[in-house]
Amino acid sequence: MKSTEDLDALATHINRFISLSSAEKDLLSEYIQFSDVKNKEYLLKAGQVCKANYFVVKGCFRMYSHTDKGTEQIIQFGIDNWWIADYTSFESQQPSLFNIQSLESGVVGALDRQVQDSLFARIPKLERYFRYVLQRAYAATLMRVHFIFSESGEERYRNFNSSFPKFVQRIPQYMLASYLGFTPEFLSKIRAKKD
Amino acid sequence: MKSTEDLDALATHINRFISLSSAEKDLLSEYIQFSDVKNKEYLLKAGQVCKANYFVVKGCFRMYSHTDKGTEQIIQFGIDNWWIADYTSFESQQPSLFNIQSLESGVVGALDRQVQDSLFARIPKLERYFRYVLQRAYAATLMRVHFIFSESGEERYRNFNSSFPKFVQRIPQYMLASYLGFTPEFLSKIRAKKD
DNA sequence: CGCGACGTTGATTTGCCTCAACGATTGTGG
DNA sequence: CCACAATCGTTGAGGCAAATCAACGTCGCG
Repeated sequence: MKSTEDLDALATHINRFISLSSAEKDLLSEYIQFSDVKNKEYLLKAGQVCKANYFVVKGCFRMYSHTDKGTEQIIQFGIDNWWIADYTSFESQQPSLFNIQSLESGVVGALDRQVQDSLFARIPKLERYFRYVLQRAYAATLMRVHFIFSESGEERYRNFNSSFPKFVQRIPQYMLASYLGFTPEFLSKIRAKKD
Repeated sequence: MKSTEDLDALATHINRFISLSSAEKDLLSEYIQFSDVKNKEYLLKAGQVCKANYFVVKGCFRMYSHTDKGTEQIIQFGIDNWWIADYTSFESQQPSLFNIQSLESGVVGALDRQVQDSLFARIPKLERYFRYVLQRAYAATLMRVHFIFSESGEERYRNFNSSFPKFVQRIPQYMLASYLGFTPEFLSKIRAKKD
């Protein structure tokens, strides 16, 4: 049965931080809905409420917003073993400013806001797991701010490229340019220099 | 006794997210060390391990790094009712890349990494409190990335200024410029236009 | 008082954007 | 299986936002 594999992937990730018994793993499965996601499908659209926190079992997602001038700005990517959500909207259940879109066919596990609290009531140590997950995401985003301000566009591209060479091949260049904070034309010119 | 007030400030903040009994509050006080902090004092210096997570009872702090060119880059401010730490170093107990420095005389409560786990063992619902705190910090930092990329330097300054007018008066201009990602000269020129 | 930290102002330079035109590739319907 | 349109990447010319560099004014403080 397929969803067993998906649950295993999540349980494996959780076990990197806390230890989950197999009884707890069974319990967990009652609260997480796994589903296939097609390429270009949306988990969240701007204006909607972010109803769930999504664990990416397999696939690649982008969270993006629209600037005043109407262009798309990628705020965050989410790939295998990442959680992705607009936590502002998720927590307050107010409309989101962001879109979350699939860039490949994949699989996600959805933890619905509605049932999150009762899941935590049943398995309290998951609070610790999510604390770790959020702590790491927060720290990583602060590091990103550091690099945005301390490096030139070209340096950011080269460093990102050598840090995540396989990921770079998964996404179109114009999305990488958006994530790194410059235009696709500029990225093209960097690559033309030397690669 | 002074430290009672400090503990009250922390307990009040915690009670905005979860409810803490007075017995738990007493217990908490055994794990948090409050202390006065002088202007320009460091809670963390680059190269050191971040030994504690700090709750700012009163005061203003900056977390900053050094760019390759040796200039200081402010990554984050922390004021009253914020937690501040380099969570990467705090969690791994490896040397930090960041400095955390006081910008006013103030008071912080330190939750030492050494005792954090036993505190959570005694008061498990604090895991939830910190999950909320980190979730909000993470969401706020992603919003910051959105603004960095979607607005010009001048727009960022004007929006920040009208969102946090009192905070702007607390810090020197060159630090605000660093936080917003441009030079002090540029900030000076914006202000000269119209204010 | 004199020094150092902070802010201002102007001249010049530059990193990156904008706009426009043009390949290359992919997918889709006839 | 081809025609055609999208979509994506490339290239070049010109322009602008913000950096750099340097000089100077001002204030607070030892």
